[in-house]
Amino acid sequence: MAPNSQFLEELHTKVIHEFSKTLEMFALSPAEARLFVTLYLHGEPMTLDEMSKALGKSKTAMSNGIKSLVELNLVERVWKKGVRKDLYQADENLYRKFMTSYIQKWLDAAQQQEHSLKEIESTLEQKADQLQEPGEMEEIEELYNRLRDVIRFHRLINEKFSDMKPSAQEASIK
Amino acid sequence: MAPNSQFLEELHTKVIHEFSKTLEMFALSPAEARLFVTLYLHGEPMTLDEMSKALGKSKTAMSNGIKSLVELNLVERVWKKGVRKDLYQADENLYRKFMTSYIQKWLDAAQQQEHSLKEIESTLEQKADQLQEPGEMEEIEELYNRLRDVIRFHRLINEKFSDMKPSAQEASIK
DNA sequence: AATTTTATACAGTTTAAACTGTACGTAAAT
DNA sequence: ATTTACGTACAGTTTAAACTGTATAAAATT
Repeated sequence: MAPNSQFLEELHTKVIHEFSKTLEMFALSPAEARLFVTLYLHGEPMTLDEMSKALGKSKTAMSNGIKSLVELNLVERVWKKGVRKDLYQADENLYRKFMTSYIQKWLDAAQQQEHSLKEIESTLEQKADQLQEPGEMEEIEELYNRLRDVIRFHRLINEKFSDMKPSAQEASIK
Repeated sequence: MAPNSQFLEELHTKVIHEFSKTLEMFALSPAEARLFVTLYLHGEPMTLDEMSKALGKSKTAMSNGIKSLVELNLVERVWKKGVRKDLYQADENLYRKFMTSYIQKWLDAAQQQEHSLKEIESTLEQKADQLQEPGEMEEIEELYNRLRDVIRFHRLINEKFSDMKPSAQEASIK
């Protein structure tokens, strides 16, 4: 090993450590984050065995991790002439990839939950239309009001994250 | 129990279930999220024992959960004349509270990590200035370029989330 | 066709988080 | 001053996630 390799490797490890923290905030698990950063820093496509060696984890763990990252569309499987093993490469465009998929995740979730809550709301409305015990009505009213605020909360989240889409921004700039 | 209480309680549970999913996306644990929603739906301040009963979890679990929520500034301890037990109340202003603290969390983290990465960068620059083995230089260059991209990524995140601050928005509207 | 190499499914293990019940210190009530 | 009630620290338990090693199926090489 070259005299400065150890020094360089330490820096490498530090970068992986720090950058991973940020990627974990995009809802990646620590293991997924480290795997992505390893791949990203390496630049060239890597095989499962190389990743396994680089991170000191089992090949199975790499296989699982890569599967997740590919599903998240953050890593791509590439083909190289004469290479038998599967090769994977991290997407170069960090910002666009992470922001886009993250915002989409928020929008999907918020819309789904807003829908579920609206269903509950209409159930509640039906119930309120029927004749109710005197005491019951207040409770229904109470929950109904809260529900409306919660639904409003989801709508606001939706608007906010819609505005954040990089596509929307760049479309207006270009 | 009144004839329709069961029905109402079921709806209650459903709302807790759905709304909690959204709050989990704000980096609350499932338990913290359910606790907050319970408190929020109840409206009135609650004691640890009431929460414990409402969620069917131990009082200790409530104590821990509340501690987190208070630290996150999502729940407030209130005082009521003649009541001996501690009372806690969920903040009414869902959107502002959650968005503000969430964005702040992002900004703090991104800035912290950007700082760490810049330190690594300058270490690397110093190293590059020293005479290097012929092969080493490329590797250093390689890592250096990646590092710059990663730092740029953090800067972009920072800008994006700064723009999202509700305070910035509303200040310009009002 | 037989052999070797590869990725992954699966079962078992390790590790970390959430939760419980008891015990204790503090504060209110008697 | 004594008793009762309250919140939480702590230790132990349960539960879920991450990880490993082996086994298997598929694909490439010979």
